[in-house]
Amino acid sequence: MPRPSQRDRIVDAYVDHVVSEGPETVTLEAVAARAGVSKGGLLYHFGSKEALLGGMLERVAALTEADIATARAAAAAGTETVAHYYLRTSADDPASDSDFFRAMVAVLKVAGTEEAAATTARASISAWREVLAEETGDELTADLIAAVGDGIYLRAIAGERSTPLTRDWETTLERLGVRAPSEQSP
Amino acid sequence: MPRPSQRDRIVDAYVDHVVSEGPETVTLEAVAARAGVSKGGLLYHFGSKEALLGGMLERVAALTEADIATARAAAAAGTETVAHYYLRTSADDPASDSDFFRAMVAVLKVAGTEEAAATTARASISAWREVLAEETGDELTADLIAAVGDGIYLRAIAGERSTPLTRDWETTLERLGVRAPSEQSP
DNA sequence: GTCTATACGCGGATAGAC
DNA sequence: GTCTATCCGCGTATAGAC
Repeated sequence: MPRPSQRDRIVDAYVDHVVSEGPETVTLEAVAARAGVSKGGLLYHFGSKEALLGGMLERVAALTEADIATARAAAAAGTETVAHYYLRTSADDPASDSDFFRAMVAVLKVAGTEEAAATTARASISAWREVLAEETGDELTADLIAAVGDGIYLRAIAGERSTPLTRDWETTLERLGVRAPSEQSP
Repeated sequence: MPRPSQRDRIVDAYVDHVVSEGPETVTLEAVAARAGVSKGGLLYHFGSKEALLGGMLERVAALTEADIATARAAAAAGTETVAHYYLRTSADDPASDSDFFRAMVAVLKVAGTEEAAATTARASISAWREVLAEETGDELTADLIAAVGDGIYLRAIAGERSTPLTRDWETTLERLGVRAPSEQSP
């Protein structure tokens, strides 16, 4: 995947619009304008609104996979646990630059309406829960960590900033019995 | 509040439609049909689509208040803690009959687009967190319990059934250090 | 209070020029 | 590959009959 193609920039604009304005106000015209092309230009790349949604879902699936791979690599290197990675990156502000977080919020906002988006969201959530369960070896702990992450996303949908719980995710993990790599025995 | 007025039945229909079909497909015609009236009939009661949304938000605010009062009463009577009440009722299936849960899911689905709905959602979330914090006396525990509830709502939006975490909410509460009233010292 | 009929604007999608 | 022009359907809202 080389640098941003026109398709990528259009998907970017779509995500941006959904996150900031909400899915109901998305029009091909608005997305096109944000991407700096005309409606016709957009429709050359994505033949329909549904195809545009598909482009975003593909991206989220890809970003999920990439993000999990990064977390696993960090865990293998002993830098930080998967749980730490998950909460740290989820704690990002919606207005920040975390591509994955933004795209995921957009997908969740659309998921209320589009079944395909709901499916992608479920897949991403499940994938993370699996990795967390694998690491902790304890289903309940994994579910709790996942729930904390879910809470962050829910608040993002509702337009709320991060809570004490997420600002202080390190304390949260301690409380749940998850230790940082440096505290673990060699 | 007497038995279902026409207004109430229209709001019911609106909530039903949003939960089952999603907010983007909501039309006055569809809601009217579901409520058993015509478009014109609906518009007599709610002068605009926005007014219809307002009706739903009022209901959620009222149900939140009532629900919290019920939980407080149960806690005062020693029947169950607020935390138990919160998780038990949140664990309900979206397809079930919990008015509050259904309405809240509808509001959250709309919250992606309508700022007013997002505000109502935040208010409801905050109110519960406050009550939980008041009971546990520990902000972190309250936040964790609230997060578990949030996770349930997020999954509801994504169309997923309840998780082990919510099926087994009693174990979850034990793990978080919240004991049932019967286990507490008199 | 509830209905039908209608005006009106907007958004998705196509055709075809450049 | 990207644009403009245009068609068409649908959804909101109003007017006014019953």
